[in-house]
Amino acid sequence: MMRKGTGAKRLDEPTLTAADWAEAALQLIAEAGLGALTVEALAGRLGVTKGSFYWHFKGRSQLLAAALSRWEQRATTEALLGLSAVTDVRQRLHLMLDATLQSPRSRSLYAALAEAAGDPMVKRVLNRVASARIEYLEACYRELGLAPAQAKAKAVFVYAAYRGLLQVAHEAPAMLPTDWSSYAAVVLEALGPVQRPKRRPVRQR
Amino acid sequence: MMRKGTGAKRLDEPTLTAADWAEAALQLIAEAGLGALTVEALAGRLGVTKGSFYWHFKGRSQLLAAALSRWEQRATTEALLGLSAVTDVRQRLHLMLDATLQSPRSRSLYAALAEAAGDPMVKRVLNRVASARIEYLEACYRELGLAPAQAKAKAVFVYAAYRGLLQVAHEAPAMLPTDWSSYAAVVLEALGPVQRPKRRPVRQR
DNA sequence: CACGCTCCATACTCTAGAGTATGGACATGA
DNA sequence: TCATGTCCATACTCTAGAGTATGGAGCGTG
Repeated sequence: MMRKGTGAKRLDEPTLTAADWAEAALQLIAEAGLGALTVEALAGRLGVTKGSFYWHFKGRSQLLAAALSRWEQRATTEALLGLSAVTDVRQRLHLMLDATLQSPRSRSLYAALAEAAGDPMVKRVLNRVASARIEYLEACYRELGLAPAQAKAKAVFVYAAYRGLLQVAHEAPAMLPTDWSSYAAVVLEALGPVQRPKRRPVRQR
Repeated sequence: MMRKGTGAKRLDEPTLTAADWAEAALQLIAEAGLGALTVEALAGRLGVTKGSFYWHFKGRSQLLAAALSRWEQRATTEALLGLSAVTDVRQRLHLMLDATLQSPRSRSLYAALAEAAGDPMVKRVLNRVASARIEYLEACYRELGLAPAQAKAKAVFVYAAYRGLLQVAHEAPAMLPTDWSSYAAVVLEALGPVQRPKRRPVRQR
């Protein structure tokens, strides 16, 4: 039995791994959509052929599953982890909306996957990601002292606004306002005067 | 040269027309996505075969163009036409959001097309539809007395909220609030206290 | 050195679906 | 009636892309 470890086959080529394929798949999806995710196209991009692919994966769907799993991880736990560092809840929300227009890479990946929601596997992942984010927002608003129903409604509304802006940026980028300060003002006004976080979050239920 | 008119071929069969194919295409897209729009599948649904199709259309893309053209018409001019009857602008906005959750058919068509935005032709249509709607909203807010930048920003925001809710309803329907009255309250609060419409809209055309 | 394992190339097969070629049924007008 | 145009069926071709079969180059270990 051999150890793979850092074993290099051809001197310096690090030898492709399943993770490499999955990562390349995500990149290809972000650039050209799920429809462009072809085994041969991906192989060509990695400088190899199909033969290599079918050694690492059982088939195309398995690759897609691996790639989606990676993305889901980043889109939920990791993303929310970064936000947890921010103590002020309202600033947290502000950062989320900021993220809409930042990081074009992750944004385009989300958009590309939304385009591919016809695929059942993709749809399930999108469902989980959206659910996780809405629940997170809901928890934030609960922490701000909103009643359950209000927290839920506001969470959905805010996420919808976020998600919709992402969609508009993709469907009609030319319509995006040039004056972002006005937009920020509108958003802040819409988020409205929310009670400052209670010093002592109470379960008001 | 013959008149087609109401000519029936086999007694009662009304003879398919290009419009029939386009309409059936929209229906198929709404039900199963653009990926399911296959010439043979569509032919089977209409009870005929490919031979018929290629008599009416030059090819698949031409069919898609016809179908999209129909949808675009309904999604813009016709939809906005119905709203123009409502004089109160705020109520108009309310109706738009209401429409989000009504008419599951048109909603699923929008969603299905959004899924297919990878197709350049679909993308152009979505762009025009989104643009038209945002511009309409912008005009509404101008009419309410908002400054251009504010009107634009608010229009984008409202449309994003609308579009995002549509998306959430598709990606994670289970997350939609059960208590819609709370949601309506949140939305109305977010739309905020807007100046009442001027008695005399400056340029009412 | 020979052997085995890993990773990949080459060269197939197989299927779905677009598009084509052609003929046939039927209706209408002359 | 027969000629013409409409609408459709049948039977193809052609291509992209998934999946398979098999061999081979390189590196490790005995």
